[in-house]
Amino acid sequence: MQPQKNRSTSTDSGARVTLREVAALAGVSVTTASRALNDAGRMQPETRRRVRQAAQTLGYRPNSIARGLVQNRSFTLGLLTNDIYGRFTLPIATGLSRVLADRGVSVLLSSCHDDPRMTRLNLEALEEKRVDGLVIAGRRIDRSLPVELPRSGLPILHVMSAVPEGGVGFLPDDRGGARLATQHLVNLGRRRIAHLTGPRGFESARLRELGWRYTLEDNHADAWGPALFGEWSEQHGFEAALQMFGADRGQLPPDAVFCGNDQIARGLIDGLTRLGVRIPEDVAVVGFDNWEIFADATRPPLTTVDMGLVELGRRAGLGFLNMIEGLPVTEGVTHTPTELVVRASSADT
Amino acid sequence: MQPQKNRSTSTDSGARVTLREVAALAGVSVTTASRALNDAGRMQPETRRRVRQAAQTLGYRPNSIARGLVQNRSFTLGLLTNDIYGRFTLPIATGLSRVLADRGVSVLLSSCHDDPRMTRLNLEALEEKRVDGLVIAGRRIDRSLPVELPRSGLPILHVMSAVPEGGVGFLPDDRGGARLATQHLVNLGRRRIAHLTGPRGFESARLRELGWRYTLEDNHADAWGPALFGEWSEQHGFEAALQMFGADRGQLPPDAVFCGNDQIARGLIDGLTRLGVRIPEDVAVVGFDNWEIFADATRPPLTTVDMGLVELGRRAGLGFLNMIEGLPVTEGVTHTPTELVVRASSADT
DNA sequence: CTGAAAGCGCTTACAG
DNA sequence: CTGAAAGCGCTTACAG
Repeated sequence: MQPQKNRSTSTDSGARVTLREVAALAGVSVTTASRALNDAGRMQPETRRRVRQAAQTLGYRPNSIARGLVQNRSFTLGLLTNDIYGRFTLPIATGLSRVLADRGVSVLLSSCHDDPRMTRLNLEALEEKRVDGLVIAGRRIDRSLPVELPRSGLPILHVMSAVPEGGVGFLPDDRGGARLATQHLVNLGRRRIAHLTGPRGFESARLRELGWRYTLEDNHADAWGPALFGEWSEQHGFEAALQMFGADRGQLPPDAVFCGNDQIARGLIDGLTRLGVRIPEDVAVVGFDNWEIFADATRPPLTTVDMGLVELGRRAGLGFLNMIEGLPVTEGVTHTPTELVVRASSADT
Repeated sequence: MQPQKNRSTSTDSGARVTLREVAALAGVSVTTASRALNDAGRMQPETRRRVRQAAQTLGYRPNSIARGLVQNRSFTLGLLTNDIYGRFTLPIATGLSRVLADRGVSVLLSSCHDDPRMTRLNLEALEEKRVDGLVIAGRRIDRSLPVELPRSGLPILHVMSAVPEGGVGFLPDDRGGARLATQHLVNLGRRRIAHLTGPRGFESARLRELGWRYTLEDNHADAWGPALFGEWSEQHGFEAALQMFGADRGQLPPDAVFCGNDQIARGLIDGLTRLGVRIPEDVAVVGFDNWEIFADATRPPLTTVDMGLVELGRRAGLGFLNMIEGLPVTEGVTHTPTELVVRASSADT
């Protein structure tokens, strides 16, 4: 008779069913219905069962807005980012969601493009939505977003960006990642390990350089020259290939290069290939980022350090949950682990 | 005396100020205060001014949760996506935000990774949050996400994914983009224009091929052979270079190649360069996507079609606003315009 | 033009 | 163990 009514059981057209209707069907008060569904208080198991059953039958879905009003929460986390391409932010958001979803918390995405006006607008919107907390996500660990932080008391986490004095933040362990990469090359028996990376002005470049240098020291190995800082670009890698292998430099060329990111590694590999240098036989190459679009496209595929951004997001999510529950949370910066992904560019030869 | 009180004027610590306090300070009722701030009803300008002033003074920020409860809205749009890297989704989200921000609507990001269980969980969370609408964003235009759509009445928009019967969706104009690219090459005087693209199973590959073919027909020009379908990979482009230029094929090689995406174009250019073919002198190359990480890295930089995803997001956002206001909205698929970005790989020679 | 009152859908002391 | 009542912070008919 009403064809639009007998749709799927889980989706009913028209007005939403309320707790009051569930209570009516179960023959209890709204109070009891609420408690039954929230596992709160003592209660006859049978009553609880009946309420659950009623909710199920009606396809009840609690209105988190109403709940939010009384609990003064929105079950929502604001993610403010200036990462336009989402290269860093999306994996982090994935990690966040993964721990927050079970707790009913969703992520409000706010992308501010480094525009102060837009940032302020976005922040106001997040405030009006009464987000339960804020994650500020950047693209580099030594810069902060142009944000005037909102009222105190709101949990705020910084990821992939500078962490202000007294704040709490999560950053990938750049130095540790560089150590993994370098140690891997040492273990392969390489003895002339060069480092080719981004601008010295980037803290992550400096940290990776430190990891490389210290690991060599730990192994009583010499570095192949000083690190070559430059652009985070293929071009930089490409030109470095010529520089390292092209002319006669009166010194043996490196037998391994640890690159500060995958783009540089890609350029290097292209340059080496053009020079007829074999990878990994003559030179092993390791990158940083595990950006698959690059790591899989190089010939041979690229060994590289994965920053573990999903895991970083998970940690941040757990930190957030602790903060909103008033549990202690590690102040300052927490460095989350990186992982070496071994591919053919550093195969054992 | 209370150093923590005299912080910035826009941020006050502690409990939020409510409309009631604003009303009190302005010496009006809550009703009037509400109307004053919402520009609703007739009102003595002076009263309105006073209320505004009071709100300003107190740093009042309306609680959108309370408002949502009475208006049965959340001022929130759910963005459900299976695009893990966010390559398509992030620009779309940017476009969405750009039109929605002014209307106080924020975007709830829900990334479901093609996992039906996760998708259902995410969808439930969005339902409980009472999103005002849903944007379902995919990675390819001929597939739909594994979603069981929620209750009718909720505005739903499909972008970058299959649009179900009777639904409303926004897709980039693949065919139009291919036409732009091909016409550009024709206008440059190229007469042997090849097409190198992704798998035939992808509708976007088929549409781009059509755009190429029809444009040649319109110009009474012959195609250089049939389109070469293959992977969406650099590898495919690289190998095609050898195929087209390597062996003696008893036919002139193409003087232009329109590639189905930037990765293929990148591979092709690498292959051609290795063969000593000059770009653009011997062959002009055009890509598709305007993925800058590729388009700027090729030597020379790549002319390519930009899908206009930010604009697509804007259109979808406007469609959503119309839907929630009960205004008419174009049913079926709307194709949004693409744009040719000319760089050196197709420079006039 | 302005205000008192009801109500949105929940949760949560407070009684019984 | 269960329920009646108050209240979260707004908006919105309805009166004046």
